[in-house]
Amino acid sequence: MEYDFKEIERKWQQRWAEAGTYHVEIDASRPKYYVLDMFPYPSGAGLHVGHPLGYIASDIYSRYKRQKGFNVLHPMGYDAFGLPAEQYAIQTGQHPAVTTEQNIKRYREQLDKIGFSFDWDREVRTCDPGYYRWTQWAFEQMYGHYYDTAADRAKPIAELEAHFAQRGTEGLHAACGKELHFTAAEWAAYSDKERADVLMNYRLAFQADTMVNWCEGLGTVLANDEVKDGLSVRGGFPVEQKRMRQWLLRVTAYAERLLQGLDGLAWSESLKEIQRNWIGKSTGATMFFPIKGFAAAGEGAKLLEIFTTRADTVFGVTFMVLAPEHPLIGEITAPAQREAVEAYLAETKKRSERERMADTKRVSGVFTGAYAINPFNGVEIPIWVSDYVLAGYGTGAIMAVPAHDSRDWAFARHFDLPIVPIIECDVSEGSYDAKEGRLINSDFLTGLDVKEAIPAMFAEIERRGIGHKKVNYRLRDAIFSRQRYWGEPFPVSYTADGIPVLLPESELPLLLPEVQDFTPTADGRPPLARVDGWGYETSTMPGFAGSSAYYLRYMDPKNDTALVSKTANDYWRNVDLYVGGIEHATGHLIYSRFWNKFLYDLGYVCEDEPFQKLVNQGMIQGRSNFVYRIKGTNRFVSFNLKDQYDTQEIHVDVNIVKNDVLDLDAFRAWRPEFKDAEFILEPDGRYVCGWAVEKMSKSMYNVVNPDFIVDNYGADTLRMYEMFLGPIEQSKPWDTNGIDGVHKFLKRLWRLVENVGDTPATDAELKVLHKTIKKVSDDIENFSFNTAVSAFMICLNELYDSKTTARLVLEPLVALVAPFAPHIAEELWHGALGHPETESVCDAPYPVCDERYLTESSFEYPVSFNGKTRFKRTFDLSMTPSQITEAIAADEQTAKYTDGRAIKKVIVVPGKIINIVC
RNA sequence: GCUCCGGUGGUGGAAUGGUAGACACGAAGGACUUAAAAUCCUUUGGCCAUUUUCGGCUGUGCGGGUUCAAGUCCCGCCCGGAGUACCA
Repeated sequence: MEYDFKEIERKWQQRWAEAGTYHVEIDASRPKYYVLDMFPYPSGAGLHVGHPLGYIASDIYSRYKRQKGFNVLHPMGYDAFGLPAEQYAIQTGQHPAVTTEQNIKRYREQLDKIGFSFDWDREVRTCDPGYYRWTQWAFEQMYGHYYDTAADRAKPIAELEAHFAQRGTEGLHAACGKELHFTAAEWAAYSDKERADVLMNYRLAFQADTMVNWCEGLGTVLANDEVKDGLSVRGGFPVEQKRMRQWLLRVTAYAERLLQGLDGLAWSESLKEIQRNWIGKSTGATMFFPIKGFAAAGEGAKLLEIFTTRADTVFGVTFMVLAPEHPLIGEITAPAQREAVEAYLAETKKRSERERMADTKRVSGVFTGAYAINPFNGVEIPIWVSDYVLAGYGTGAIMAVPAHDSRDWAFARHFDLPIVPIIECDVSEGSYDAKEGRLINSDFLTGLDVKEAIPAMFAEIERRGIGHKKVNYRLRDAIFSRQRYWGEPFPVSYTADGIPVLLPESELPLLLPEVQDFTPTADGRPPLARVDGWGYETSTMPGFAGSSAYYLRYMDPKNDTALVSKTANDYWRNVDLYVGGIEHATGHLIYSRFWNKFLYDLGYVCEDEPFQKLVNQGMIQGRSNFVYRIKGTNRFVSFNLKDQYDTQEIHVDVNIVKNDVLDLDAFRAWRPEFKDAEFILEPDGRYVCGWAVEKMSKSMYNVVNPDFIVDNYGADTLRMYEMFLGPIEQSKPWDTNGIDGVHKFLKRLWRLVENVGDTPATDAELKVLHKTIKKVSDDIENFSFNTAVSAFMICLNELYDSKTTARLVLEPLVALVAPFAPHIAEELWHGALGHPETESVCDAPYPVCDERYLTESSFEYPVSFNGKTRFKRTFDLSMTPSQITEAIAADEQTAKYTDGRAIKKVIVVPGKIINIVC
């Protein structure tokens, strides 16, 4: 019987669905394992062949773990709120809910064809009210909590109020927007509005006036990770800075824990590094510089506060720089400089964020006419204003040390300011930024190494009371409002004077109302403002809201009294393996960790980190094919002959090209203008196409649909081929050439197992089998699926040669291959191998490697002289190195190859190699 | 600019410091077939031998180094990709 993949795959996909083969429940008798894929945003374009790559890898791992005896949770769902559906709605008038539903249906059909072991009973959709109820709930919890920096966890806002009532801000340890100081008496005297404003400064979900990334093209605010190069990630529209009142999440309160938590995670170093950089911890000191002409202490005192990580360089400070937005500028600017400063401020205001980013090398600035006084030596230091200092980081002011900071150096050079080195070095061509060397001209620090000087200086600053040690993070609070329709509504209304009022938890979810028009209102308010009688917040939550806790919901997806029950959470705990793209490094993967830690603080989840191990699958690029048209004609010349003509390169649909050879008839039928195409062929009569690696996109005609592969080769071939393509983490072009090799493997496997009998297995066959078990198991554990597939091929080549029919060999082989090619394995398991229908191969015990077959009794050693292989000899493995040495010395070949030179040394690595040094 | 990751045949890619190029594609030749498909066999890094294919040289971006032995480790370059962007 032939390998009829179509029939086999149809049959088993249907039976798995009917039998609920992949349904999982809590089972205390077995250890759990949670394998999660990043759920997709269901776009209108459907899946291309690159999308399932990670899903296939995780599915193989899930099936492997299941066969190993784990109770595996492997769910799937949809990240269904988002901008594209809404943009589409604006263009076509189709409601996002309708297109989203259609897209999900299409996704599901495509996914189902690939034979995944998802438990679809646990499907979640972020746009489902039963789901977003818990997104809104979490928001309300964040609103109701603040972060206690002493206890290092979130606490109810009521505790904060109690503290204020008792002691004001005295002895307070709380993460906040700005430092506030008031007494208990003052608190008692505050109005409701004033108290609400004070509390807002501490809530973990809070409102604030903040500079936001405003995207006019999308009509909404975007988070930092949704903006790249000054353009929106979705749509590529320009983004500008604008001051707006927004909801935010106080992610910064968790900065240190987000950073520390990385250490214990089995994530790739590069991913951790991206998160570390994004959090951007820097340890330094804030220091106060007196300003000439202003009091340094007492009533009306003016001090310039700066942040620096290089306090040791304070004797090299030759000027100070303020950000153009710095509040002190107006007060300290000397009358003579006022005009110039104002002109500069006006000019920088005009320059957009994009322009500032575009020419970071341009040096600009203006002198204020004011001077700061170096608290260590009393030297007067001119204060400048420049846009290379950012208002949003540190204190918006720096002490400039041009000798040891490249930006300060460039500034000093441009404005001809002095450059004073305090470490022995040459600063004529550039600054010396390295944190090493011995200090000079630095008073009490002179002679110290930089590494000693930094802590010494911190101590001195604190001793003199002119500043203190301080840790700064680059991480910003996450802006949580979007001026859009297709997202979770905020369950918040406002009193007449603007105090937020939460919808009681019992009344959640607050349903997203229907609208007809998805565009902003004429006065620029979000679409929800169009809804009559909508008494709630009109912005909606961002995309990351719904994806921040979905992994918890899968544990208990139908629970309508809690996000996840304690029982379910105690059993499933957190995600053991998370597979997805690295593009979420600074978005979803930060927000989820924050969200989880918050819920952990409140006792709703039992693990501090959501994703224990994380694998980033690479992106699959397109491999485009080209034909070469002779300019101005309808004649096409083959690749190797194209240089003889004046040609034009045209993308051709990769689906009508096989192994770079064009299907001429298919080409003529492809598009009407090629109906009468003529071809200049290679001498062997073929038309060869050129190729290039590009992004997979419709316009390049290089999109390969997984359905097409499944129809022509089967899901098992697709699964194995995607794995065979290369290391999972690596980005690589899709190339359908080569798929025949994997398909051939499955056909041979079919033919071999079909003839299974109860014949005995030879030692050689068992050896091959057990080596393969070992190799494949190790490879799966290491996520090296490409080499695992190779191991299968090597194994089959050998078994095929020996025409094995032994059940003892073939049955374990089928169980071993089942995670990769579940359909064929299932069919063989029941058909040729005769297992009853009730025993799915999914639960076949994973084959155990018998170590006895792995050991060798003898080994063919290559014998080398001075590193070059000269001959091979077989030695007994039980021989000791010295016995081997003796044997070699006695060998007549040895004499021949040494040319009479004496043997100095014989190096024997058991099982590997022998090298003779002459 | 900084950080990280890479650079191996015509192609995708294998190689705990130990016979580089596994496995697969493609290509060439052959068997079977009326023919095609399918299947199977042989060859396939380069150069040079070939008076018996079971031999020689060379070879993992470039230049050095460590080692009996380097694709692998160290130093310095070159090239490509990703992240980040005035973060003090």
